[in-house]
Amino acid sequence: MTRAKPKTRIQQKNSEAILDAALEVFSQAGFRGATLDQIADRAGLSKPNLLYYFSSKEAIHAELIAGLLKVWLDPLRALDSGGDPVAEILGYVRRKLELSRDFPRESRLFANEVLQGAPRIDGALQGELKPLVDDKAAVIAAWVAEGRLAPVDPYHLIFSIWATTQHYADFDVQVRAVLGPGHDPFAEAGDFLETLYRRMLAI
Amino acid sequence: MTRAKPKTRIQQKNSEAILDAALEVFSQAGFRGATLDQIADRAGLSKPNLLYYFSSKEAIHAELIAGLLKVWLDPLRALDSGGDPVAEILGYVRRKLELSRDFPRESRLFANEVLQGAPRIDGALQGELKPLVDDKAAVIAAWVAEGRLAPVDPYHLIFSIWATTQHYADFDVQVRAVLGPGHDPFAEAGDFLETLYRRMLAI
DNA sequence: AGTTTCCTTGACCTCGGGGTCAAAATTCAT
DNA sequence: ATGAATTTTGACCCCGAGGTCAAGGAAACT
Repeated sequence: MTRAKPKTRIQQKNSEAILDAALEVFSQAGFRGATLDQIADRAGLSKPNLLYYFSSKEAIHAELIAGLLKVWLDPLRALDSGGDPVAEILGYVRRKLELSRDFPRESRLFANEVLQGAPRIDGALQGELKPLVDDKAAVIAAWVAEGRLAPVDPYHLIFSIWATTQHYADFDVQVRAVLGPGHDPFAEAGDFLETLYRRMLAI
Repeated sequence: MTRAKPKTRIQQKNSEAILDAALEVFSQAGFRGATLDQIADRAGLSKPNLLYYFSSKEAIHAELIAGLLKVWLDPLRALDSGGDPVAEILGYVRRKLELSRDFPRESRLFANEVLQGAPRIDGALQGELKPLVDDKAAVIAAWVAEGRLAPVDPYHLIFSIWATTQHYADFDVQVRAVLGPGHDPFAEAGDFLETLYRRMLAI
């Protein structure tokens, strides 16, 4: 298990350094590809010292994943059934894209995990993600039924938003290789996606 | 280097078995996560026997990647500047989605690679992918200029097609977890994406 | 059949990586 | 200042994984 809440200043500081380093390494190499030595290095600690703060490699990973899910789902939670349908969905797209821009490591960590069959987060997908998506899909379906949105499958709409926004974090090197220098992928993506979903959803 | 073209029946058979097994394992575990023992097991060979056919783990991976790129880019190559703009792009979407459905392991292999910074295919991205995309982006831009497509950034249009179609292969477990049983993700995705891009691109 | 070439394997080598431990260094409380 | 608690480290253990090698078994050719 992970140790209890950090109490001392040193624990606070080192735990944070470890988690940050681990995020960097895990997101770039995947769970098996990451090594404790790399993480310890990046955190500026010796390996045994690192294991003084976290009992195992799995424990570090688990803590990262746990912290991740909350942040990751917040933008969808914020989708408000009382708001204007198109504006709400465009707002969701914008927030999700900002997340990709500001937290690409978290996005890649998640992608790595799901790509490999989600062995460590399968429970969370069923237990947290699905109910939330069901809830918001119902909201969107209601908007469609009321004629306030163009007809659309709400689940696949949400999938497409995930796909298009996370793409800019997860496939960053590819995007930049194709665009070449002198581009701001996220800024351009913001415009493009707003157009895409506006045309898709407008009545 | 990889050995020359297989000549004998046995070489043919075993090379194929190895590459198929390796595709399975690499796509599910990533390069570092995959082990030669796993691959040998799946291929029904001993590890030394496997290394009789391929000189190293890297060699197997390199051969897979090389074979992948061609298949992966073919649908985009087929985009015909002489055809009807919307139909051409919808056709590209359809072919790309079929690729995700029929070759999900290849999709995940590619995703794993790019996610981890494309260390082994950086050259191919610059040397093969970019020129092709530049070419097709120019075609799309011309269609827009002629007023035969709604105004759109061709590069980000292509990115969004990659993202939305590959999502169903790469994030398969997530898609299925959210949809629950009794769904055919790819069939539904086909309908959804056709609607999405039709509304996006129609004049 | 005999021989050459190809295929397969068991045993082995090495090293990287997760994890342990006891002792040293440091911090903290009084 | 001094003893207790916390933090840090060097040395070590062990296993899994990539890769080698020499020799045994099959095909194939004549």
